[in-house]
Amino acid sequence: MTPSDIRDIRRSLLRWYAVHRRPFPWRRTRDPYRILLSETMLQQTQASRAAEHFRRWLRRFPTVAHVARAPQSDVLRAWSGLGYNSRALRFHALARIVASRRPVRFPSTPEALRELPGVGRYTAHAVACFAFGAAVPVVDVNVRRIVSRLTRRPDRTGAYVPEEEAWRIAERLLPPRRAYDWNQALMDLGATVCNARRPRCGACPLARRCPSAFSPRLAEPVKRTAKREPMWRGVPRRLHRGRLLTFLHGGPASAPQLAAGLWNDAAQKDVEWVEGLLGRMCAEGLLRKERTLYRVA
DNA sequence: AATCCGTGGTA
DNA sequence: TTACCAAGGAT
Repeated sequence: MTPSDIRDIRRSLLRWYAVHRRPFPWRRTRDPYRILLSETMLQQTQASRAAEHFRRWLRRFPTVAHVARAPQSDVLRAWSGLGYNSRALRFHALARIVASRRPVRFPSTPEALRELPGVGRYTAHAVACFAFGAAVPVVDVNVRRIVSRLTRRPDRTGAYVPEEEAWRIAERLLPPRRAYDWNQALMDLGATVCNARRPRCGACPLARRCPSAFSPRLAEPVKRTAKREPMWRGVPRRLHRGRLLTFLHGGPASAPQLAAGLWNDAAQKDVEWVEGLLGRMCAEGLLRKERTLYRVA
């Protein structure tokens, strides 16, 4: 891509964004707590669903101090419905770290943010940009897909460019003075136009500069995993874990009680399997065991 | 480096 | 119905 290509791409996408941007609540604040909360909720979660929880969460925990002084079980309960519960654990730990600083202040650089639990490369850059105005690129799956299609020949394989290369390309494309809007625009484009399954190249402001536009090659999803996830009685293990946590939000219970809640005809084999699950959830810090009773940690 | 972690929507 | 997908991070 020539400098002229890059200028045109920047202009085209920012113009598109001004018209098509989605009105999310986290786009109306620069408060680091709220930005970090939204980015945590958005990890592997569709924005529309995260938005529903975002408002409710802020009524329950208006500031980082509210999260920090709440018991972990309350934080987990407030998280229910979002999935990937370890995110709630890490966010709680993060809140306690930040709230114990004097003065209470969030780190503002990607390097410092990465030190926090649950904050990886993506989230660190996102918070640095969206809360603190840093001119840094952000690479999530949307951005990676877009830069892959934008820089790859259409006749090549449908695989995305490697992670590291995606960051380099994103860095090159980033307009330093419009970093916030640019990064938000890329993710909006990836979610609503340049999506994984059925890209709408006809509606894309970058189609003119995109070697993959209207190509059936990159229009297909990339790597698919051959491996099936572990099941028990026809249901994925994670779903059982989710149900167990939901049960336990109602109060402590024993393994046989919980197994009976999962299956009316629970056998000894099932109870043993549930024990194994509960043990692992204890090890992860989700649950605590007292004698025979399990409870939300 | 491959695998694990929830849930709801969609084709 | 099945399989895939969605603003990742930790191990």
